Amino acid sequence: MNYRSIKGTKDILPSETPLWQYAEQIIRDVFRQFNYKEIRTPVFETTALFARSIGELTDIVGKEMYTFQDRSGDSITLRPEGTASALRAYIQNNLGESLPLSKVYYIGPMFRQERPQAGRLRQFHQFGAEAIGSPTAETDVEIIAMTLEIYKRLGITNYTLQINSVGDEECRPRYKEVLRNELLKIADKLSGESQKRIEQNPMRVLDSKDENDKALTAGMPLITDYLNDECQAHFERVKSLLSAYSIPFTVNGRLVRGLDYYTKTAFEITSTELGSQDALAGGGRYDLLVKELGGKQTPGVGFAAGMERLMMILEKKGFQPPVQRPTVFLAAADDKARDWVLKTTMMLRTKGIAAECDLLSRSLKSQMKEADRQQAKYSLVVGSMELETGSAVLKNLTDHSQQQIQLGTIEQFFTR
RNA sequence: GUGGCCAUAGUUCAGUCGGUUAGAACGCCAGGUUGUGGCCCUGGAGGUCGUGGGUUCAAAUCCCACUGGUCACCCCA
Repeated sequence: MNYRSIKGTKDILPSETPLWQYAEQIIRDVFRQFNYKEIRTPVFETTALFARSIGELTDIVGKEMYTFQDRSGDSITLRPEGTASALRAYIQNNLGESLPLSKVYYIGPMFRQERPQAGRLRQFHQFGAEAIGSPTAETDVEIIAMTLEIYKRLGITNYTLQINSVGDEECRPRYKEVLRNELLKIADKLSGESQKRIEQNPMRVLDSKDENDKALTAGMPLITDYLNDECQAHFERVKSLLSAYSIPFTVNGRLVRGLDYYTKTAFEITSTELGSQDALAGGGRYDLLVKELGGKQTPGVGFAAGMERLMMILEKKGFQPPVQRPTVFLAAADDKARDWVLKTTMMLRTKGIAAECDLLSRSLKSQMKEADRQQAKYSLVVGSMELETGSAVLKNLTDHSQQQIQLGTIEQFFTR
């Protein structure tokens, strides 16, 4: 019997974690500098939370969630995204009562049962942020600028920012009606998928990648032509702020996100470095969601980004993260010195020095090879002779220089 | 959920028209005159050829099913 990780899940191995940790550090740095604080929520929630927020008719809720009954019969779902949980926590803990604007971020695993593919796993990792309590376009742009800053710091430049406004509860229904009527005229020529969407979610038809659909809908009215004054003003403000901050973007009037809760601003960042799963990050405003989930009417805006897709680009670029290496490797030249080496290695560690020694009773040559493989900065060879004289040769494994040091002062050498 | 391609040492891959003890490189282990790594040299360990069935005197090789991987559709991070 051989056990394997579940289809679509992956081990992140010791050889890969340095790159993850490096990226995570930069992500956290940027969040901190933009003054977003981390929130950690459970990875599972009651199923209704996701159904209500993401939308019953979305693909995510309809066919991708890991939903099961626990032993007491409650319907539980592994979170497919982070916003719903963050807002649930915001409401449950009354975060809005003590602060007018809550700026939070998260980073962790998400779960969707899709067919695995390049850049698409069943357990994957997202980082994202939410600014809950602000209706302003300035906040939208802060979220977008922060997202881009992360990629910029990681040396990623090959991306495109697309933005759109999907309107609000007043102007979107009006537009949907107009679009639906237009689509019905050519319904029989559209792809099957698109035909199904005309009634439930006509805007998604415009986002279809089917070439025939694209051609048929080429001249259709866009949401951006039907925005009411408020949404229009908000959208204009977002665009002018982006320009003011020298952030390049393209307006895509057909951009619709796969989650139903967005209002006004929606955006997506894609990269040509990825395969067909080219979305690096996406987000937008959700002014109705907090109320929808049982809180007070509270506007908000946020984004989510995929860790694995970020990793794919960093790996492709051949980015080398700093590796974890011992400061010193203590080698025992003979069996009489092994006890001293073990004891001293332990002592150095308790003083905050990364020290390593051989645990496999290996030959001196093997120990030196190990020191080299571990990329230790120094090696110290100690045998009976050194124990007697109280001094040994400390070798710098990078520049190959050597020096004689007193065994009693070894700790000071590394702590000064 | 649908389709294409793929599955041989730890890893990346060879393996002829089906033919006898399945190879290479890298990695790993041990040595290279009795106490110093990286390069080099020598030797060694390591594979029920994804699983199950079928065809055949004979299957890593041909056929089928299953499982897994991968890429695309779809969807999205």
